[in-house]
Amino acid sequence: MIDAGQMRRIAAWSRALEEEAFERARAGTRLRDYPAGASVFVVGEYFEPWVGIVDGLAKMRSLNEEGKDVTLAGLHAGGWFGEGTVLKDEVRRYEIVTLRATTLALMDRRTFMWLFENSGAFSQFLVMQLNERLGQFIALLQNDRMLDATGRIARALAWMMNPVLYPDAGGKLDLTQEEIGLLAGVSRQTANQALKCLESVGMIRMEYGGIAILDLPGLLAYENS
DNA sequence: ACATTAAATTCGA
DNA sequence: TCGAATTTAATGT
Repeated sequence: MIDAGQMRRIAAWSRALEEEAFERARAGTRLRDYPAGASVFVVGEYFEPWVGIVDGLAKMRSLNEEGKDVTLAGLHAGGWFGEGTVLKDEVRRYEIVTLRATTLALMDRRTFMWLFENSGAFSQFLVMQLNERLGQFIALLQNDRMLDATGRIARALAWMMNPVLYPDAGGKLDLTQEEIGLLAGVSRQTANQALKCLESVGMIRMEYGGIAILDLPGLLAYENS
């Protein structure tokens, strides 16, 4: 069972909830561990709960018309996702794969729906979050065809720093270059070169086991060099 | 793929 | 518990 302090730590949105809503949210959420490379759910599967990342790293991906992999978003600690599918009580249209050992928080659909219907603070949060992700997906559709490796990495990093989706992220992302490669669909070597390129224009700083983000708007707007 | 460097862990006092 | 020695992980080319 998750205690109140832990709940507030893993779910930034829970801090704004009314007393009863917070209690329900806490009681209806449980933790589950996944090893690296695990599939949390696949396309077409009915996976009931709403999910948050407590710790670790995962990616959301789907297949395009030709059956090729498209990474829709990188997901790290503090992020919650899948609300669209849970709201509509549908089957998943994308899949989630862990990139390293990861702990997820799973909230029952019953609890989620209760919060949606009874908590003003929660519905307000949902609107913000849905809108923010919609904006990301539109950006993805608009430029996916022409971004090179550096551009895709810039975008992956910028998205994982989104202040609405990840309110607790500082100015740093704890990702190895290998993990960044997995997120952007490039080799570690290519990721290394791309990061150097972004560092040379002052948008990031490379650190051991992580990346400091120096210019978020710049990363978002990054086009091919 | 290999060499280098940073960090984590173990070990001996 | 401290610091040196060893092992493991990440990075650079």
